[in-house]
Amino acid sequence: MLSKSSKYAIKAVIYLAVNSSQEHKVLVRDMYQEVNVSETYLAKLMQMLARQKIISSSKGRGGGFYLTEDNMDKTLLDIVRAIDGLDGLTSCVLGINACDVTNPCVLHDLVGSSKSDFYRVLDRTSLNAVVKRVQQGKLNFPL
Amino acid sequence: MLSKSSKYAIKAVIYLAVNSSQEHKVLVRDMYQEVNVSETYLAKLMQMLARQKIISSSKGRGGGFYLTEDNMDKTLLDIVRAIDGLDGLTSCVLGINACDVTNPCVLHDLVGSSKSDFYRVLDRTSLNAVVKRVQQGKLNFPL
DNA sequence: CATAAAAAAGATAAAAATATCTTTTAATCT
DNA sequence: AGATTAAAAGATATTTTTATCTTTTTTATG
Repeated sequence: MLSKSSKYAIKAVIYLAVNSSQEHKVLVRDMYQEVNVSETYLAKLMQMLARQKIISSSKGRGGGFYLTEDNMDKTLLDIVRAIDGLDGLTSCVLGINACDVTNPCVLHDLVGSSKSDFYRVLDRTSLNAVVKRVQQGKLNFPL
Repeated sequence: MLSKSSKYAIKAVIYLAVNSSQEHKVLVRDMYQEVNVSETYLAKLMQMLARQKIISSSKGRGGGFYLTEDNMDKTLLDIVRAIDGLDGLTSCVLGINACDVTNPCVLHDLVGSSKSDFYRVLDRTSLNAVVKRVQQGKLNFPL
């Protein structure tokens, strides 16, 4: 469904969404255990996200990762796209190159809608929305 | 979404569903191009499926792969399960071990339903159903 | 029975994804 | 300025997935 890397990234960004701010930056060192991944690998993922402006970072003493208000509008799909690219999201379920809306493959309408439902949920779910759910007690940590 | 192997397997089995019978067995040699995969790799996948009784095979001269009536009741999910195992299907979208119905994770109800929709479609779609669609002209080859 | 045909199985190779280690760059503080 | 802190980047290693090649076993047929 999602690559491990995407899963790590989503979890880490949710962690940031809940625990960070401009004034309170978070170090990879302080969150890799929460995400259940090695420090260095998570650092790589965070760097990718920062480069693509999904999250924010600052170097040096007092630096770390954090989310701006703009970042909080990003969606779970933005994260997945930044980590895995959009190939898996847009391509045919069966991996048929020639398959698209005008020339649908064998299973297109069978499987297509539920597939895109999944991505629609990711696309509609902003970090703000996730945080709101956390505050409502709907989501329990740990990740 | 699905591994390449699962995709190859699904395509090949659909090919069998349409083109084979007890009396008319099909060689890997005669279908690997349709599926767009190498002969030897497809052979491996077919062997896995045969071992798990998703499809039928017979060795020796006049042998090949084919589907019995029983096989035709198998679903697309049976194929995926035989090739990839059921880990990806049953586990939490975010890969959280502790996540299940009683202790749902952050995104469980958010993403869970559309995820399982996808698998529900695979689970509900038997090979018989696929063939019916082919006969109705709803599905066009090639795969 | 010998031969040919075909799946099954085993061993190996290549590619992609995941993970770690080391060095560099940038920022802050004294 | 110098020291320290932390992200960024680069290089390398491991694991998993995908793919190929070779040998073995089974079956049918002449």
